[in-house]
Amino acid sequence: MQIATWNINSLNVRLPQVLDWLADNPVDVLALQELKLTDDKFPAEALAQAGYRAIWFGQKTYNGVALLSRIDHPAGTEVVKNIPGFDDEQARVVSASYALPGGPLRVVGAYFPNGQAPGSDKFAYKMRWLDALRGWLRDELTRHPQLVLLGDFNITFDDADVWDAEALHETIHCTSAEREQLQALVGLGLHDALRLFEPPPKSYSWWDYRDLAFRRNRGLRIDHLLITDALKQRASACHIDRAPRKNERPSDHAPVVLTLGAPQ
DNA sequence: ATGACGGAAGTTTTCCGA
Repeated sequence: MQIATWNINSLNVRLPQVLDWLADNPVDVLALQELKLTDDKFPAEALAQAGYRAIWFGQKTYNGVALLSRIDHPAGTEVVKNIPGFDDEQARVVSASYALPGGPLRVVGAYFPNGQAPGSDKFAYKMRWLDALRGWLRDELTRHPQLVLLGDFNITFDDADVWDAEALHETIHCTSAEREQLQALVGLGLHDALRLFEPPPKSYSWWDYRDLAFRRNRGLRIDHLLITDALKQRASACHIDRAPRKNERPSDHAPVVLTLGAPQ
């Protein structure tokens, strides 16, 4: 059983890469971020032919999220779009429950706000959004013992997630305020799946398109899977797949993949 | 200090991302 997340920076552009990647990596559930398309343009047909169902929540130009699941599993249920009680024009969260081998799995796929710069209006929105997400998740966690929150968090856990921590000290994705928010999510009873498996140093999930950043491994780890205790018990591996970043016209993000075994 | 790269909108230039 594998669950993955990937910010694909335009599904219009990246659909062939998503299909190629799924052919090589037939994960059970894949959360996508930055669709950058309206719902009527979502390529449900092409994904179905590749063996995947989808639940999508898009908008024009920006944002947009989806959950893909293999067609041999029952479709997702209890679908929720965005954060209940938090009025938001931006399509950033899609959640669903999947009846999978190993028991019911609640999947919350999210594209966290970028935040632009500390002190900006967008930063304030990011903080409000994070407050709302945490409040809602606290409630979700009481109902769903097997829950994964995954996506593009746009936050580094600490300096180990940053290629040049000195230069990027207290800049966006690296501020104390953002990291405290991320720790507050962990404090709800979640675990950073990648760090359960002692990833190699300089494990990043995003690299700037500029300055040959990928080739130089100048990146950030901002794409995460946070899992509950029950899922931690089942987790057997987690890795960042850098291969798609080597494609022609790649996304700036790499997929992160979690492997789960059967419950004890 | 700035822009660098890439996508979208859409029309020549701007906004946004991270």
